[in-house]
Amino acid sequence: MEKLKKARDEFVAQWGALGTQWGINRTMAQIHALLMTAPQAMTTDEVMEDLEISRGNAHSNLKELVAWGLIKVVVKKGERREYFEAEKDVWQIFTIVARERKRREIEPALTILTKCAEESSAINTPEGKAFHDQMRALEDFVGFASKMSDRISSLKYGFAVQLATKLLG
Amino acid sequence: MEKLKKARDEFVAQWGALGTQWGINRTMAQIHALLMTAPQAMTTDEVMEDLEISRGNAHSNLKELVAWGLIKVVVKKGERREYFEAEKDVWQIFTIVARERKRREIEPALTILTKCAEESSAINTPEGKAFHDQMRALEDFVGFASKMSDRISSLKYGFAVQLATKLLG
DNA sequence: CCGAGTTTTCAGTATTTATTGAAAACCGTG
DNA sequence: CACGGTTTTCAATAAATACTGAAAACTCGG
Repeated sequence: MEKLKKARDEFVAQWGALGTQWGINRTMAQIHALLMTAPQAMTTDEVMEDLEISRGNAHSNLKELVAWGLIKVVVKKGERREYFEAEKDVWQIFTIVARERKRREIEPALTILTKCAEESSAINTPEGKAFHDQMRALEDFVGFASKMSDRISSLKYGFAVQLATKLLG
Repeated sequence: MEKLKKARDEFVAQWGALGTQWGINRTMAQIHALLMTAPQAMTTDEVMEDLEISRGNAHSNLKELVAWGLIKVVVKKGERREYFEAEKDVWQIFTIVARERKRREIEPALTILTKCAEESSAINTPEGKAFHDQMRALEDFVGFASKMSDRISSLKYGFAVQLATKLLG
């Protein structure tokens, strides 16, 4: 049925557009969308053809997705080329993205804040104290967020929903 | 004391670098860092001078930060020019960023997913059903995340910490 | 309604990031 | 170890994004 192809193309295109908002590149988001909705694992050539992109582009974004852990390489018996297959479980996807964002966004921030708090601890002017306090407040909060992120990610989906329901109720 | 200026410059520079990781532009992150650690509200000219950037750049990023709600315009009696002042409370900053990200990232995703789920609901092939199910699973999860984001943002900081402590303990 | 002070706009430019395409490296098999 | 199939690299190019600087628009006291 052609309707499916159209719906899927729409999803891929829109998800790609969304990706740019998210700060990840369009192609990577498109490939992810494509593979998340693929009935079987796909080869690089199939991805290239489907999205009408170059080999280099397909290659680097597939590898990037593998690095994130959002897709996996699968090898088929008697076949030389690699197939790629996406993680489809939404909770898994969420925890992968959460972990990666923590690594890229939260941890570097914490490093900076700790350093700035440390370096300003001995400044004795009122303004120095205010700066130090602000750094400390930010450091505490970001550290807290970091721990929370870990804890939530390590929950089983069912338990997370239960917990959330309590909060939402 | 010069030590403070150095520490603050470092913070501004590093926070700016971090901003690019976050998908917001360097200047906007720098201005935010500068104002978060400013003893008093600052004018456009002070920001320009401090960061060595053009008026246009300072202007547009200040306005963007105002649009986010991360800084406010303050007018002083008998003064014509505008001063800018950052929200300094970390929980406030967090809720503002969470709200904005929800608006920019979660809501558009939900719109797309709802549309794709709807459009694929009547496809009767096994593959069509699989696609539809995947869209529904994503839609449910993103909708759930959206609600959670609202609830958490609406909590008072103390209560959020309490709740989190239960989770962490 | 004039003019000094201030904010806003925006065309041109610079910088950063993404993509192509072809060559090089790799790899298992005969 | 040569060959066809495949993956990987990367210099060149294109596209997207950010920044400048100067002109235009706005604002308010006189």
